Amino acid sequence: MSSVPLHISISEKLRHQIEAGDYQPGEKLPSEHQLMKTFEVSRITVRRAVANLVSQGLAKSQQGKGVFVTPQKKVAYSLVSPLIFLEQDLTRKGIQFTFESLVFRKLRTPKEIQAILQLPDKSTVYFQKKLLSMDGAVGAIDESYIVLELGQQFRDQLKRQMTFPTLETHGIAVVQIDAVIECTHADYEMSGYLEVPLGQPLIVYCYTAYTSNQQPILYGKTISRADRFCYALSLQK
Amino acid sequence: MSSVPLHISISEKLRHQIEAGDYQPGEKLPSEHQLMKTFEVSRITVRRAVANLVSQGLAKSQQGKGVFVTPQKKVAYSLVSPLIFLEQDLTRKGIQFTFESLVFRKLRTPKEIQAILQLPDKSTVYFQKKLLSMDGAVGAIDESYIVLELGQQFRDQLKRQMTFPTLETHGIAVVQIDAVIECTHADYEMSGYLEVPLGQPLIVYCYTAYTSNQQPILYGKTISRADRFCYALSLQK
DNA sequence: GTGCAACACTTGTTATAACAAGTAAAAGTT
DNA sequence: AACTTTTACTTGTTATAACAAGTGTTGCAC
Repeated sequence: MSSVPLHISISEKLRHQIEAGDYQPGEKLPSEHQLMKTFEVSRITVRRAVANLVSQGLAKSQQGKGVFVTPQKKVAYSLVSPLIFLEQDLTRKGIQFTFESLVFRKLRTPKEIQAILQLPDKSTVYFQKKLLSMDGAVGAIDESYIVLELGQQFRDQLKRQMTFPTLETHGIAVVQIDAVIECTHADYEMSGYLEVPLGQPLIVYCYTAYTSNQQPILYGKTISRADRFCYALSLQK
Repeated sequence: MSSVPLHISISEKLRHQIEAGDYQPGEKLPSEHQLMKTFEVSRITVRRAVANLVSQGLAKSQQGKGVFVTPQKKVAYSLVSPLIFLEQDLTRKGIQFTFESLVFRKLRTPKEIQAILQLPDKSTVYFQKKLLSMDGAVGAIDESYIVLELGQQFRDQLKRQMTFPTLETHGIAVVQIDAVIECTHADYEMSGYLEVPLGQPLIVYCYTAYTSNQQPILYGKTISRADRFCYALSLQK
């Protein structure tokens, strides 16, 4: 008499089979109907078990097709001094990087951004939102605020290039980046953009970039699919 | 005629109410029965909506009591050069840090650890597993492998202290740490240890520590609740 | 008053059922 | 052969139902 719920014992069984390689990455799991027969439980229990796998990132379901084992390969984004930028880092790793500019517009500086970029109350900034893809697959969203002057000046280029390379090619030196790495859940909007189920973990790289005289010029967040991304760093005494 | 499922529209409504402060952190949400009446849907739909909130880390349910809004406050662990260690960093922030030693034993070096610690095939290492708590609440699990010599030498102290401070007080200088920060899902075991629902995001700090002559002496993972932890760093040109 | 039993209320698990909607292959039509 | 329709199979949504299990309160017995 185990007190473990049926849906857990079933999803654990399936998890072990997946980890043992009985079901290869990309392979289709048995259909709900088949699982119902195999484990002699109702559909609701089977669905709960599959939902457990999905919430653990082990499988992904597609309506009309089936449930498929998710391939697990992560790209590490290197955070090193001296700074290398996302695009270059990925290119060096042989990963094709593309992006689509979703939003690029001027707006009144939001309260929390005012403090970070040290801007006055009635100032304006440029806001940009980009959808980043690696090897053709959607991987991350980048949302950033750049000070008015720079946004204005490099407007056209910022829509076609990533922010850091644009600044660099124009001699705007970024000498320091303060960053926080944290983890959130995909809300309904993000799950749409990044093609993941609701609640799936996302890894957030939250950065503030400074020029030579400790002047903040850029604040942003790169929100990546945690199943495709991680951050590598090296610290010295 | 919206094509958005009922459970999504309900959980989104509740989410907005939570974010607007209609339900304060720690406060109890209406019971399933009340929500059924309010939204005029069946229990299964209400439960699905609540499950959406839980999977987004916005609420936590307790059998027999109700569903409660999760308080959102994160502790940032600073990764800076020169190195500061977890314990000191938290103490400085006024957070009480305690841990419980779950495992401390010698074992044959696993294949993947051999490569990292540059140890031969038939070597042994010390393995330790600790449950870390911050202000009395469970927050993280630390699993690490330390080279035989050091594990043996500081055996008693390692059970009572964290690893890095122990090494430091004995003059073992850690001059470099290579780290990867990634995000995973809580499996059934981890969800038990860390008191989170299955599939909840966990943030993993995976480190290799080196002494002066590029000699690796320690490899480990700190697996933290992503709702309570994040990592802060600063990069310079 | 103290302690225990009963009850009401909460979420958790599981079953059965019906229909919606997406996918793909088979069958029929041009 | 090429196109369209049908059909079968898949997962997605939602309802109703019953019981299990945890929590807290109320009320009764002592």
